[in-house]
Amino acid sequence: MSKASEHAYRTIRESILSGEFAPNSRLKEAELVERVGFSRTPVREALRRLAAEDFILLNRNQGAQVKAWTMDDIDDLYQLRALLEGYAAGRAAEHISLIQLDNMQLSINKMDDVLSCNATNEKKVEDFLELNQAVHTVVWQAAGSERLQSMLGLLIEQALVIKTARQYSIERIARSHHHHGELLASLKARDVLWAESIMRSHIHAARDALLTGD
Amino acid sequence: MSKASEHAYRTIRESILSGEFAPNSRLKEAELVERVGFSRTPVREALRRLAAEDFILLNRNQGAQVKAWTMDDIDDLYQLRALLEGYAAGRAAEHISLIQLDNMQLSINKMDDVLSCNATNEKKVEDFLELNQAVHTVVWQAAGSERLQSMLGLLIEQALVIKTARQYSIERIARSHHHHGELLASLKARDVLWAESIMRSHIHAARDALLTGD
DNA sequence: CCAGGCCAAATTGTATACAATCCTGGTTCG
DNA sequence: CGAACCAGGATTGTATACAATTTGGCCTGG
Repeated sequence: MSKASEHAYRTIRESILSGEFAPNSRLKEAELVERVGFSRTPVREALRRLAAEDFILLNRNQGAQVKAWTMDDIDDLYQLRALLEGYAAGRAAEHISLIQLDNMQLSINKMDDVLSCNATNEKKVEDFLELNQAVHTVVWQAAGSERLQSMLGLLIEQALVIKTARQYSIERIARSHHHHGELLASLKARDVLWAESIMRSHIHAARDALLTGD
Repeated sequence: MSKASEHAYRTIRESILSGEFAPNSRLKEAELVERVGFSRTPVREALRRLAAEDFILLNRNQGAQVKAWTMDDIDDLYQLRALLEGYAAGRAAEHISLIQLDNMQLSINKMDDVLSCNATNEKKVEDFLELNQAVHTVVWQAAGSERLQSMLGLLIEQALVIKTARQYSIERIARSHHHHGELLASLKARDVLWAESIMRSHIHAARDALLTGD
């Protein structure tokens, strides 16, 4: 995607994720043009992409509307994520390289550091989530399926909509952190079923955290 | 999607599916404009959508290129489809309505008719595939997940790329037809694991048919 | 007072003009 | 002779003008 379109996409997406554009609110092209600073063409392109990624709803001749998520949607999203990430972990157990295992070990070590350091909780959560994503990315790549990877990418992006609404507690994160060590162990052991199971547990735990309220 | 964009999308998509646009061939906007009869704007919109659906590859400032599929891609596609359709069938077993069960029964009966009638094999295959899609659609809807449904929709669309390259044998189709009856039985019995298993078998059989050559 | 229709303003869809980028072929310099 | 390089033509990216559609309110007739 080219400069203007990319910028428009990021800008609008951020505004949605930050909650600045409320769910169900209508997005008018003219307003967005003003906000992103480029003309309607790239703005429209960005809108089409956001619609394809399920951030907004497009009605013919009636513009765009920020998608509103229900609890059922979120539940659904996490169940699908559990299914796909579990599958990815299973495949990763078969294909993961030693280098990738090392990278994962590294990220997990850093997570330990983050949890035991004395930064603010907010900072800790932020750092942790980034490392968490790194671990998951390694699994996706090791699974060796472009298609699976892009599907998971979409699901994660959509999950971000919730992130801003709900703050994560560092305690809950620390509690689920042992999954990472076990995931690494299962992958090292090349144990497909173990890897699949632990990953599914990991996602279901995250889902529970969201739905029951940390 | 509006008139011009929709038409452009369909036209280009058909040209790709029919093989008229060969894999890896470059699509120039000027040519497409001539072919679809609208201006560049809707053509470009169609291209973006086709890229999102993985029919083409877009490189910044370098136009579009028809995606070339390898055997590995197809294998991958069917494995993901088996996973997701299996999951869908399991959920359908929990949620399917009596009306939906009736509809499925109806489609399956029609399939029996098609197989035992004396039309040309080509016509039979065509009719059968349509009914087959109807059965799967019922399952998707009964699964009750918009997201799952749209994901499966994308996978099926992508699988169509192969359909033109390979002709289906009516014998192979007839052989796998018993899956449908069993699927219906599992759904009537509300047996989640059974429904999931038979659906996965069904997809894996289709995959085998493609990969080993009818 | 309300239903329905109709006009005007707002908004989105499409066409086209212009700008930026990339590719190709020939040319020059080491 | 080969590699870097520099037009200029081709192609895509962006801006804007114009067309089609929708929206909302006003008016009219029942």
